[in-house]
Order: sequence, then structure tokens, then C-alpha cells
Amino acid sequence: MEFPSNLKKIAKLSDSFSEEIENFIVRQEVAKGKFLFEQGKICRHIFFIDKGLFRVYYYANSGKDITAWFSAEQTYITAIDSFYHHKPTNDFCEALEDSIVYTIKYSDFELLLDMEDGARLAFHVMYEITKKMTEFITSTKFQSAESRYNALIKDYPSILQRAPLGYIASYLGITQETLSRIRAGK
Amino acid sequence: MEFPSNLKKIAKLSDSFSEEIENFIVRQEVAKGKFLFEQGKICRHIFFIDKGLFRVYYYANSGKDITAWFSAEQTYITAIDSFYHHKPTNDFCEALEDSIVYTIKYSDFELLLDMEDGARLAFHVMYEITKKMTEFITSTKFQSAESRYNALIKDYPSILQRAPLGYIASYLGITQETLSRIRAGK
DNA sequence: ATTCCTTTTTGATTTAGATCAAAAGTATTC
DNA sequence: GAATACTTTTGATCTAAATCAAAAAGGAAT
Repeated sequence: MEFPSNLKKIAKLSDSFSEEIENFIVRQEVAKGKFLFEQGKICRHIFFIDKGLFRVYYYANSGKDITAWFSAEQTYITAIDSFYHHKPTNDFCEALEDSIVYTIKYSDFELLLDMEDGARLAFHVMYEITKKMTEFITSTKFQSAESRYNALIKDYPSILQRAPLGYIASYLGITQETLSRIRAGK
Repeated sequence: MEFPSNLKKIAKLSDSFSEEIENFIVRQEVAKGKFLFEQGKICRHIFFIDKGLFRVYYYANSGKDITAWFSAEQTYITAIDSFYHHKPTNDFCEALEDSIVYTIKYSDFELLLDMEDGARLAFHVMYEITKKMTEFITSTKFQSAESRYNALIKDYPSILQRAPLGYIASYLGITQETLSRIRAGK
């Protein structure tokens, strides 16, 4: 299992704890088009993506669906508010490719929290999520659509081959038409 | 001390741990205009605001300063990447009012992580930060300047009396002129 | 008061990106 | 292959918000 050994290093986990983790983590194959969580339901897991690509999205009041996030290899996804407070989420998380994830369910996560080094894991996971959000927020304020697009393909070059244009556009907060024009070089 | 007793309930901490916390938490008065952290320096604390108001901001390439966050009573602030990895932050955090904060330094935070219930604290703090960010990101995508403004004053009514218009405008990602016109009702 | 300085408002113009609409490409299925 | 659906591009127009500029309104200091 690739995942815990990476984690152990990054989150500075002890040998015993990272062995222990394996008892709680479940490997899961997710076919393209399947969902990790859905609007109206409770998200009961944290997911670590080993392979594949996911899109988190929601429906705006206007009715159109808006991409909140993409998540690919070596990142975490969950609907944090739903996971933590056991309440329905407003988001969908769909596999855009056949994927493999490692999952941990809330009750096991709670057990891990109470173990030695559990805090390091919790903090690490939340840190990674927070960092991604911080970068995104900074990248949107007062940046033109074009520079946001350039920033995306710089640190995520494969996204263009892997996701439809419309999904990418709403992630960037622009319309598909505008994104198409940007790509064409105006 | 008000802070730990709140925290104990919210983050489901044990009696002994929430007593223990008090040994690590330092109360600090921060005069208006003073900084909790600054660009180029390492942010070595997590701050919990008991009273007052802070603005986190950075300088864009254009040279203008942009408000990343406001933080008022009962919220946490830190420069998470700097705090976790001991590297210089890019942000400033300035007190907009005479304020009182509770601080914990990294080395003590590490000690807490290793204690029983430390994970609950870590997860709780990070959860609160993440939640705020998620809401902000959702509120910006495809929302007009006016509705973003309305959303802000709805869950933060006092901000108008407490922060200059220019700071609020850059937080919303709009110019001060536009915000002024929105307030005037066009 | 008067002056100086900061913050906010108002006005005129420009522009990035939305919207509406249709055409062109690319896949998938029969 | 034609027929069907998506997906992406191109075109024309419209609009929200930026930009540039200056006036007004508040505060603080003399």
C-alpha cells in the first residue's frame, strides 16, 4: 500500500501509528461517473486519491452547476462540514476517470484521533486542504481570467486533457465561451 | 479565562486537557496598528481573538494591498503554511482595533498534539479555518459584487463601522469606487 | 477658525467578460 | 456510412465593474 508510507514521512508519524492506520484505511476502486459523496447525503469519509481525478461541484441558484474543486493524485477530498457535523452536504463529488482512493470513515477517524500521533494526521490532512484553498483564493482576487487560467495549467498541466472545458471554466469562475477564447489566444 | 471553556465544549475536549491547555495559552493585548505577523517573517503562533478586529493582507504584483481576511471575536488566525513549515509568510496581520488575543506558540502546539485530546483541538482549529474559506470561495464564484457585499454585511454587520471602505472592497475583490456606489444604492 | 490629510463619493469613459445565438468539431450509436 | 448527441469555437451585443479624475466629506493638528 503506497499511501501510508508517504503519509508517514510527510506528517511525521511514528512507525507504530502508520502501521496501525492500515487497519482503518480501505482501498476502493471508483468507476468513472460514480460519486464519492452527493448533495443531500452525509459525507462519512475522508478520501485520499491514489489514482484518478474527481470533481466537486454544486448547483447555484441559477441552476447551473459550478465546479468547486478538482482533486487528483495525492490529494484529499471530503465535504468537511458534513463529515465533522454529520449533516447533509450540498456538493457532489464525481469521478471523472476510473480512480482508486483510500478511504477512512468518521468513526475510525475518531478512533485515530484518540491514538498517539492521531493529531499529526488530523492536522496534516486539514493543513493540506487549507493550503489549497488559500492559494485558490489568492489566485482569484483581482486576477484576470487569463492569468487564473495560466496559473491553473502551470500547476496542473494535465487538467485540460482530463476534464471538459465547461468544468474547468466554472472552476475558474468564468464562462466556457470566455475560456475557449482565452485558449485560442483571443 | 473565557477561551478554553468555550473551546472545551465545541471541540469536545476532556476536563483534564482543557485545564492543561491553560498552561500553554498566553493572553496578549494588541494595540491598534500592531501586527500579529508580518511579511518576510515566520509566523510562530496560532491566535484566537477574544476581542477586537484584525485584517490579513498582502501586496499584489500591482503594488496594491489586498485584504485576504478579516477576523473578529471567536475566530482563529495564523499564517498556516508559515506556522507549519517555519517559513516566511507573505501576509501581514494588523489590528484594526485595540484587541485581546490568546496565543499558542508552535513548540507548545506540538506538545499539545502529543497529548490526549490534542487531535481534537488540532482538527477543530483547522476545521474552523477551512469552513470560513469554503464559504468565501463559494460566495465569490459567479456572484455579483452587490450580492457578495450583501452576504458580507449579513453575517458581519459591524464590519462597516469597524473597517475602512477600501479594506472591505479589496476583501470582496472589487474597487473602493464600486463598493461606494453599491452602498449608495447605485 | 484654517490648514492638512485621509477617506468616501460622484462623474465620465473604457474594458473584460457575460449573454445570446449559431456554427463547427468530435464522439458514440445504429 | 448516416444520424445523434455532446463539446468546443466563433460572432455580435450588452453590461458590470475597472480606471482615471476630481470633488466632497470627515478628522486631526495648529
